[in-house]
Amino acid sequence: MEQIQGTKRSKQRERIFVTLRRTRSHPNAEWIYERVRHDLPKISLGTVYRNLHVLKNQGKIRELDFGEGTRRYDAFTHDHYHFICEECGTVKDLEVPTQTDINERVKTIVQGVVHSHRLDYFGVCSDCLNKV
Amino acid sequence: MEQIQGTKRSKQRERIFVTLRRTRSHPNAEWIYERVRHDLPKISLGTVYRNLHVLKNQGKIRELDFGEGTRRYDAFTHDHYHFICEECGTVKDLEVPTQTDINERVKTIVQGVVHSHRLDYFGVCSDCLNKV
DNA sequence: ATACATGCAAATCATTTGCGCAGTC
DNA sequence: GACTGCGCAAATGATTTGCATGTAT
Repeated sequence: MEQIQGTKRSKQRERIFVTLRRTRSHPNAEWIYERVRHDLPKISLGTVYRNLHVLKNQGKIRELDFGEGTRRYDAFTHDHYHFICEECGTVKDLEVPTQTDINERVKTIVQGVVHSHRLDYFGVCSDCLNKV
Repeated sequence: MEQIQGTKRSKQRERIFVTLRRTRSHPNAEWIYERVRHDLPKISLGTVYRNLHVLKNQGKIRELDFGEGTRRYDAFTHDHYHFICEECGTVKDLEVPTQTDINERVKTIVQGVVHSHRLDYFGVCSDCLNKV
């Protein structure tokens, strides 16, 4: 049961990961911090950030940045796209089949290797539409 | 010759816009600041940031965020996608025909309005491939 | 004249980091 | 025991903002 790259287990990291798994809200570090604090009152925000990096490097979570000034995190299980509401900032997962062939399409233009792509949709969600 | 929304002309803003127009490098505020400083030595970084916001709100430039911790700017003339090299961070414009119909595809899922989408490709550029 | 823009410096805010101690293997 | 992770607090770095003054209309 060797572990990846000298990484040791820790309660903090596990709670952070589980917390992220259990939400669909793509939260930021602060939100996760407040959440995990219920179980581990002494945890620090720095630890949250450090572990988010570790989890990201392990490929267990994804870091999202929509240019709001704060980064969001996502415990994804499979590739998917996002829809961002321009009114309320909510991020929704889109269960659209992702097209891997879309990478091939630009390979010739780029003249390099294309690993992945990211597709974000912007608009106004149904909740915000109904508010008006 | 009324101007949009009580915005007055300024040398600083014009230089910033022209500078951005003349590069394909998707620079950040700091880079623009250093560049514009050649012509306007007394300009301040704060002014650069303020004007980038103005230009963005006027729809003349676009703000990009690839989660590097700094925002990049792009004086786009038409919609296009981006390729980001994971090695050197270079951003390249992709002259691929953008698919507007791609918005329609998710409209039913989102149950809201879809204004636009953004498609970023990640990989390794030809320069970095050759370096190895 | 009046509103908008600037330069400067200080403030803010998210994120990172150094350090001495604690937990895991 | 050696190494990794933690909490705390201080540091960093990008971006924002208050203010007195300058500029465009």
